[in-house]
Amino acid sequence: MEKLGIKVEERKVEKKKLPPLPHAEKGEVITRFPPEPNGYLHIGHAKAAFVDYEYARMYDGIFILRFDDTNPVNERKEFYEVQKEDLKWLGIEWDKEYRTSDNLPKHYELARQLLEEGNAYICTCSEEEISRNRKLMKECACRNERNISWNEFAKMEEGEAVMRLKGDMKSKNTAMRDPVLFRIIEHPHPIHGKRFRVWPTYDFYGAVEDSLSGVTHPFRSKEYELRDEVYFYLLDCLGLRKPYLMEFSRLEIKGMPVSKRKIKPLIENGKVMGWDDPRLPTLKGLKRRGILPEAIKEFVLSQGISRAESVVVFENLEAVNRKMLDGVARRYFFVPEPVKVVVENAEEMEVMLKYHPSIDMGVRKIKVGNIFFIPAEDASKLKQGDIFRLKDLYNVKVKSKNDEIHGEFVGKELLPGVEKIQWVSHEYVEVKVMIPGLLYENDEFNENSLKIVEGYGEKNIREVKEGEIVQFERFGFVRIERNGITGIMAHK
RNA sequence: GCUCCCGUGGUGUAGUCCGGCCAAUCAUCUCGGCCUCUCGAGCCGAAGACCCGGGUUCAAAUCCCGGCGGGAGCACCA
Repeated sequence: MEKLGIKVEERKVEKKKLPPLPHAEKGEVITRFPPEPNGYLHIGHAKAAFVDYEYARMYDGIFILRFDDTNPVNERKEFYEVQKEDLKWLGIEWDKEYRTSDNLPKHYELARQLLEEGNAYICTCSEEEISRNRKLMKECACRNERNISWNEFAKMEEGEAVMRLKGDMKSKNTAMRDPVLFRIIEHPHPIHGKRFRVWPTYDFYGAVEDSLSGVTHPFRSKEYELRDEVYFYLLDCLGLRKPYLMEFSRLEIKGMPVSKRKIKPLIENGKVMGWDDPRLPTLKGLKRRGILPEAIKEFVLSQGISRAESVVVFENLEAVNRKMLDGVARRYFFVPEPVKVVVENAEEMEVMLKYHPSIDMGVRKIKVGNIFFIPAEDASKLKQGDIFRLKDLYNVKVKSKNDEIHGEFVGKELLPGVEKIQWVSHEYVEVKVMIPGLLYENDEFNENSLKIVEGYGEKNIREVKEGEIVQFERFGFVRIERNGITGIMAHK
């Protein structure tokens, strides 16, 4: 027993967990995911949303979905719904939902307070002047001499004035040099129409909303780091509660653009098919490619919440996805670049093949005669006299080979060391498979990132539901679209 | 340029706050072997890391200083 050196160990597959949250008590944690309703969600949003969601669940807390819709020129009505659908697809459920724009009256109230208490001022300098003075660390006359009230400000024209925090123009942190808190935007809002024209900036509503909504642990990505000081200073001025702010690095994937800023031009220039292009890390794109929401969850949470920036390879997501898919995907035969095989002494029959090698998912029927097709790649390796096996069927000996292969039936029993090749019979359907690759190779746009493989699939592929993910044996996992005519390869 | 953040195997990550239990976790990748009528999955095993240099300490991945490298910000966008 022991001398065989066999150790019997309990192997617990512990679910990957996020590290404990600092200053967190069970039942007391409130988190929030605050997208701007201006586009489709991508895997970077998924990371933020899952971190927020998971921590709320881990501590029996509350998870809020908040739409940061305070720039009317950016927001579009459809995206409120689209983003919610994306979140639902991920399996994320939120306890509360609201729009930041609904709280503008409260924001105005706080703005007046800041003004009255001398913590902010209306500035009529031009954008260039503001920028210049920040560089020179110089205070302007608006801050010290003039004294425009909120009411006057509210009547001014777009671009004429902004409300600024009295920070510290001498601060080493440029974000503290009197950041703009409110500006006038003359543009209808998708929800409120023309009701408001003075809109808060991120520095203002981000801090204020987190505080007022009771959020205890707000997360944001690292590029906001320098604004932390503004965040806390502002809340101090307003006498509001300060949440425990945390930042993590943005998710980066090698060869894939993970940001709206980079994805949008690709779509506009026709470099990709749209927001749901399977080469894109948008949730719509990943879904179309056959990536499961659970896989996205495991993957993004495995990235953790550290500030260390890193570039992950997509294969890591594929690995997670593949393992999840393996147990649920039905198997079919697909023959890329088919080569005809004519088999002598072939029996005409109907065979039953299992949908899954080890899990009982039932069987499918295939009619076979003496005509088959096998992949060109496998055919090219065959020589006259070789024996190969039509997988799950029988063995064939190559009698002659040119454009097609002529062979003969040489038995049903499994022979050791014989190649098993997937095949289709004379009853096949034409199938195209899109194979998404990386959009960038060594920082260069890859014009050939989408390959298309044409081939024959077994007729049963027609029965596959739109959107189902199956495995084409010895080929890869493929999500089926358009009644079996097209597939999109997720990965091997 | 200035300011801030970051630096653990090929890749990602845990550990860093509160130095010792870290001769460093987990996953992926790679390489062997087993299993299997898939090139998938599963199982077993191997290889592989604390950016560099000083300092503090009985003891440093962990604290301090310097260097190097990477990233971000310097918007009336978030």
